[in-house]
Amino acid sequence: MLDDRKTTILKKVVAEHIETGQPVGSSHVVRDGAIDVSPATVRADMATLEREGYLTHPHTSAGRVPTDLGYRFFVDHLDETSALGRDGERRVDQFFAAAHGELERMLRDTSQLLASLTDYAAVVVAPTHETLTVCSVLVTRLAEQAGLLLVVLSNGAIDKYGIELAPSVTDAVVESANAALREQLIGTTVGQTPLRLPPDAPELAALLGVCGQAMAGSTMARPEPNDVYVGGTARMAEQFEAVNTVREVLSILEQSLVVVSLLSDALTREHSVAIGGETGVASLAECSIVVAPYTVGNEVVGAIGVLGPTRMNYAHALAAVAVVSQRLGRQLSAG
Amino acid sequence: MLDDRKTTILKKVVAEHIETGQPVGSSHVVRDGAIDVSPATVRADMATLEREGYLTHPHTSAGRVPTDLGYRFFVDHLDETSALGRDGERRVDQFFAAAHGELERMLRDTSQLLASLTDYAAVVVAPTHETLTVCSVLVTRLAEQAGLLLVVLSNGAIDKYGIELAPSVTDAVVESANAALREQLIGTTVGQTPLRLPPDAPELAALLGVCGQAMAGSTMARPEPNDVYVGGTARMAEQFEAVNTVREVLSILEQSLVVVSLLSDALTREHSVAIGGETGVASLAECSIVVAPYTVGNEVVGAIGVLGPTRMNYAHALAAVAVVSQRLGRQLSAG
DNA sequence: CATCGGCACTCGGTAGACTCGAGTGCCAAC
DNA sequence: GTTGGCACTCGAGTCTACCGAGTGCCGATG
Repeated sequence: MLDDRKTTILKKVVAEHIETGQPVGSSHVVRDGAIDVSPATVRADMATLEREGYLTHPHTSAGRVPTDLGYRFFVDHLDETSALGRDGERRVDQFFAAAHGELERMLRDTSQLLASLTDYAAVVVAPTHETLTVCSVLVTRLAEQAGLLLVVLSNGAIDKYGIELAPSVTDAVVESANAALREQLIGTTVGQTPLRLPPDAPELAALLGVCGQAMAGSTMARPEPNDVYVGGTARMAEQFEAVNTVREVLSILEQSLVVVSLLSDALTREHSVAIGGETGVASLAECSIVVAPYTVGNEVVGAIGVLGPTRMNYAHALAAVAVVSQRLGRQLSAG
Repeated sequence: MLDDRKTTILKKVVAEHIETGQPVGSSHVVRDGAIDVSPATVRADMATLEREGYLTHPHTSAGRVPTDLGYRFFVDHLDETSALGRDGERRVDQFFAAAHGELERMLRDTSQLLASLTDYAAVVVAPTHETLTVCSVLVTRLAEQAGLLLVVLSNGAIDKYGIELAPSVTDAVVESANAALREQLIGTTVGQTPLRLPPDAPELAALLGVCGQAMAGSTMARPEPNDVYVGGTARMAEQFEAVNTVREVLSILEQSLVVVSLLSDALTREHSVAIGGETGVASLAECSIVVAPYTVGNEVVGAIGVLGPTRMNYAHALAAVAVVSQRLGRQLSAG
């Protein structure tokens, strides 16, 4: 529906506005000679583009600024492929080469890496457990009536569940529960196997029941707030002139649940980019989100993303997110 | 050295500047009749206070603004005791009444509570382990040559250490290591007991050695970055007009190690308040930190704190930090 | 001798007037 | 369809003047 020249003009306006942050006028579009028409013609086209909803006017006699729809068009028609650059590639390589065992730490550092690659805030959602197998299980007594159930997964993650111990539960019962859990769960995929309860030992059966409930209940409540790692929030401070915007964005980033749902919403879109209003959160009207899932063995287990202003460098962010998510997946598969 | 009236004037200047953020003039000080002298006299006194280093001048013909020393005097001579208020007390009560088992979650929520009580950023440093006993130990294999060592502590916290498994380590060896660790460590205070290595089983001894090293090494490296919980960072956005200040402060808050050392530095001071330059971090020249330790059984195990602008409400922050730290300690003792 | 009223002076902030420049939209001409 | 020309708009910057909240100093006073 947009002819060739209008497309070029629109792209140019968006690109330049991303670069400068200023409204773009007709003469700027024409300046570098890529389009061989006069400013007047460009003006006419820009008026059309505005009527179609791709551009706006802050006020008469200012240049044009892209709308969410304009950015959307721009992103859907990006031609530059991978723009991460020599230096960025190397940093990602080094990072994952040096990455050591501990999962939480690695995910946290990954969010920092992504933030420093893109200069925006970065989010890493920890891998879900569906495809992981149980390496080890442990029930232990903390206090008179309080216990802790630990499930160690094959990627080194640990699920922990606080449980209540009935007064009748002796240490011997805890010990047999451990044996039973080990026998029944180790090697299985998490959350798949319902626990068999021994008919002849009521205390043991009760304890196992509590454990089973704890695990099931918590799987419902996923994702846990501590499964999200946000890095580079400080960078948001410079991206917006209005203090209030900064405050609102930061406060969104503090709410893990919102962040997770943002990412998973965005994952369902083509191109994995949510622009301004597309995020579905009013406070993020001036922000865009770029996400990518990461996989272990062809299975999507988590997502990483970048949160920046709508006028962000999409090509670069997409490249960074793509590279990091791919490497992260590989790393997790290898571990 | 400061006579009575100068003291009153200084306090009044600081209090008013905290409230309004504006430089305070001589007539403001006199306005409410608490000091029965003329503005001219106040001016003379303020000039003295300036010579002594308690106040400054943004420029001639502006009112006075407190220096770090002025704030210091103000804080050291606070007369209002506890200013948390009915409502705040109730919220703290409710919070700790509703607090449930899981440690990490509770600490994270505590930082949010403190932030919302004070309207500044809040920091909670997780309890150290010195006084805790080991409830359970577990070594498990994750992959061919990777394992995980878990130590469950009496407060529900979990220490985890990634370890390397030599190719010679069979599952049977892992099993005996588990038995040995359980036997030797359960019930002991963490980090106190050196592991006895069996002379007759070289593989087992080697594995136990690796475990011992992991635990010792990590105790050195304490505090771990994930032992710090920062809440309410969004609130910092409004506290400073200069974007750059906001950026710098946020970036400090992202560096867990710096945050921890800030808190422990501040803990050594009287009154547990570090003002501006006293923090020792250049980027925090316009910030103050209010901290309080929390204890379990008369032993200091951690600290909580609040980070705000130098012109923060010290009375309120001190009260909030005191109340929350006390309740947190009690909660941890009870669990 | 501390306190006070008076006075000259300083300086930031606000408001108004003016200009400049980068834009636009429209129109008539090619 | 494209273009150059033209009138118009509006934000941003500059300059000016002025106001008001301050200060510092000085001489007077109890």
